[in-house]
Amino acid sequence: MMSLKATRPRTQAERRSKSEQALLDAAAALIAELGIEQASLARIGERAGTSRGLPSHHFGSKDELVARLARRVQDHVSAATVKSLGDMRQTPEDVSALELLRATVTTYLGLFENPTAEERALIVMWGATFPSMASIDGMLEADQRSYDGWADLIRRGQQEGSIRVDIDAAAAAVVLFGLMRGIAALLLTESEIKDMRLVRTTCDAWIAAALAPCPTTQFLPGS
Amino acid sequence: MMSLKATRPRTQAERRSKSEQALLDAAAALIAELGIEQASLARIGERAGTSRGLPSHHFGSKDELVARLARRVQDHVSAATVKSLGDMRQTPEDVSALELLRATVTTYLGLFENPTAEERALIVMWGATFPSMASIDGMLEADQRSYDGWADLIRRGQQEGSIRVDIDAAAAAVVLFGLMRGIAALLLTESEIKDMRLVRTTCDAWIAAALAPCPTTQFLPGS
Amino acid sequence: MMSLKATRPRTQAERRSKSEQALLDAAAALIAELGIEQASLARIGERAGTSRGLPSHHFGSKDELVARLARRVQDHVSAATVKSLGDMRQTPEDVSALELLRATVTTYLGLFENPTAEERALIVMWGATFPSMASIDGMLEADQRSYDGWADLIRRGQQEGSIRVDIDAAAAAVVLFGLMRGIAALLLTESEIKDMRLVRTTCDAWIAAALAPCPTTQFLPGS
Amino acid sequence: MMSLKATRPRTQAERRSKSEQALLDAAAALIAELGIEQASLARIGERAGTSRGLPSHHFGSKDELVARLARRVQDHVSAATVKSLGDMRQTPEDVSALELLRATVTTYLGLFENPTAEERALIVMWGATFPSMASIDGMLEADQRSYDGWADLIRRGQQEGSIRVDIDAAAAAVVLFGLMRGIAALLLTESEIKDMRLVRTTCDAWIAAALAPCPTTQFLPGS
DNA sequence: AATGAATGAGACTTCATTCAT
DNA sequence: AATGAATGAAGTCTCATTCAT
Repeated sequence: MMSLKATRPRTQAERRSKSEQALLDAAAALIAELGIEQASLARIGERAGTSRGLPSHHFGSKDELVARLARRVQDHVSAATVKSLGDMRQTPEDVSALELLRATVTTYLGLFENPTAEERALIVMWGATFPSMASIDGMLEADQRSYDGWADLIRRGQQEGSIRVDIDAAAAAVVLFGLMRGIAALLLTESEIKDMRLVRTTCDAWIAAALAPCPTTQFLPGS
Repeated sequence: MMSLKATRPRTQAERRSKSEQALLDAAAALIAELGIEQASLARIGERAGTSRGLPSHHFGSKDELVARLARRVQDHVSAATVKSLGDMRQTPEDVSALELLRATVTTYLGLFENPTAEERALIVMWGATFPSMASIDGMLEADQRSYDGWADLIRRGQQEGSIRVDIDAAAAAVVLFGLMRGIAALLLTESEIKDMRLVRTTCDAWIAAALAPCPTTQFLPGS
Repeated sequence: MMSLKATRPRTQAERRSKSEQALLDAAAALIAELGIEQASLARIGERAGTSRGLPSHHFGSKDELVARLARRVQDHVSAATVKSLGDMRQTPEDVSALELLRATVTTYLGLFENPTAEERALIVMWGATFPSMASIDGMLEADQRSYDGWADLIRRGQQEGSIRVDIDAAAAAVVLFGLMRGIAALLLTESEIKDMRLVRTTCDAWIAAALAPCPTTQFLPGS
Repeated sequence: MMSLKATRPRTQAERRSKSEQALLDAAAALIAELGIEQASLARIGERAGTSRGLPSHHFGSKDELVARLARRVQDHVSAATVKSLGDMRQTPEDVSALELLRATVTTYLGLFENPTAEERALIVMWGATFPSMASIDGMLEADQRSYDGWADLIRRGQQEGSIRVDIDAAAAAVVLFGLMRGIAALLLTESEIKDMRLVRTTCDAWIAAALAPCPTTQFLPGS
């Protein structure tokens, strides 16, 4: 009865949107598996259940498709993190900045214990930006926003007293971001080897020890 | 038989080795710039100052060339780290495991403030291993050895008392490795933005706080 | 039946005709710029301010669109020549055939000093007929009619005495037509270089010298 | 005995040169038949008896192949004209500029009575330059050199007295060039219709009448 | 050992056309 | 009548590899 309702999209806009979602899904899956360059447009079209020429036709170019995917993936991962955070705690407002930060990192790494294709694709696309002349539209900008968010959160923690004041917020944000991305990448690369849960809790303890304002360890800057 | 060895300065073996070094140098430079796929064999041969056909002829296939480069790059970076460590301290034996560990991380990150082509190439090749079906011969093995080395060092520190005992050495090794690689990658990606020296010292302090056996923060593993 | 004709200012036929004009205008402009093959139907539809699918829908095929444009362009250029002639002289009947011929050539070349898109398109389409297996419906037929017109005019001049009798009318028509088209093409190709007005008057003098019945040079057919 | 001598090219340079000639020959033939755009690289490779990928590989791009062909064709046509001139007359030095000019035009048009593929291709490539945004490397430059040559020759004739002095050499060169190219194009386009020999002699007479210094026809510049 | 010419598969892209709306 | 989404063929170009020199 109701089961036939969604069989066919009715309007042109629906058709277009449906194709686009299918193409981006297929692209995420193939990029996660094979990397950007091996994920050819023909393969993407095939896996999406459309023609081999549609990806080019729809997005205009592979670069544009990849950029669109990068944005969507960043958004989805952000949203997934926020959602998981929400599931875990009551409201994010009544916790300290440090707790929020730790919970976010833990949640983020949790995503990578059983990553979706999009989450894998995010890391793969990050890896594709390492060559000095490579660039993926939308990746760096989103990362930069992440930095800024982390740095702001750290400063808030320093003001409210939950984070020690003798660290530079910007530098700490870089360290934190590198830590998250680096561990996420390792989890993907050799997932069969590691006890991911233990890695996650270790990482959490690490951050707590490094950022908490306990007046203990004295710094010995290297060199 | 061996008596002829020194008569001619250039034996076939020497010429071969010389070509090989030039080819690997060129490959490292091009991979650092363009990534593995865009670094074509013809371009590598040209940049090496040899012929366009030599890379194929010498290594048999591109995969083999890349694998050889992966091994050489891992060796060189390890050696560079050890050498820098040696320049810094007297002997590595008389320091605590924690100090050695911290110094190694600091030294490693120091390499990436002004990275050579090989150091960039190492990170680029790491990024190329993120797709689930990708693999580069020699990369994972070397990384695994690094893990084991870090884990051993941490255990040694736990035995001698320089590292807290309530952490899992294997998990901590993963966290440490992810931190190093992740930050190194970030430094390459957006080098112009960051105060790298500050990132490095922040990272060092972070490790000290996390591993030192000071009787401080109680852990709250997330979730 | 016909009584409804004037009630609505826009009948279907009118709308159809209006679209058609817009499409042909856009096609002329794009063909003048890019050539026939690079002027894609989608671009034509867009530039016409309609949809990308309309050209196909309206004309059925690209060949048909081009053929329709060819005919329209030939007609428009002929009409423009006649109109300019009319502006210049009183009536075409009271002048000698030679004068009419010279005036026509001069007028024709005058069009190409500031050519419209259609005039450029005419030359471009002429150029597209040079490959031995190429053909554009409507081009050759129209050109043939031009020949015949020139030849008739020349014969008329020979009868009335304004054109020398020792030339073959058909051959002279070919020479005349080649001269006009060739010079028009050169004017388009490198318009910035030449003093077009001087070319035009030189050409006129040339024709006068060649066709006038002055009892002068003995011909030495080459070879 | 001698028949086996030329079976196989021996050196790499010979192989390369032989391939290049075959490719350019095939390109000329296909461009003459189908036009530049329809003469695909794959077809050119096939007709040349090589692989379909060789044209791209050898010349780097289609534009470069076309440019190389343009230069070769211009050179060959110039050489063929000079050679035919030499066959016809004793030496070009002892003739007047007007005679040389007339003989050259006649010779040039003679080529197009039974044109080779290259000669057809030259006209086809000329036609391909008509769109305002089109350009073929090497075409315009060569044409410009032709202009200059004609203009110089005309000036020489004016000095020596074989060409009337009341014409502008540069403008006359344009008219002459347009005449030659335009008639050549018409001969190709509708070869079956015309008596080419008659066209050629008519054209020659025309030039003689227009350029000879006989004090006859008075000019009536139009308008 | 080394060169570089040649191959052929595969990538991206463009486009006329078809089809559902 | 008109739109524009989708298809599939064809085009150019790149590249690892093979082969003759």
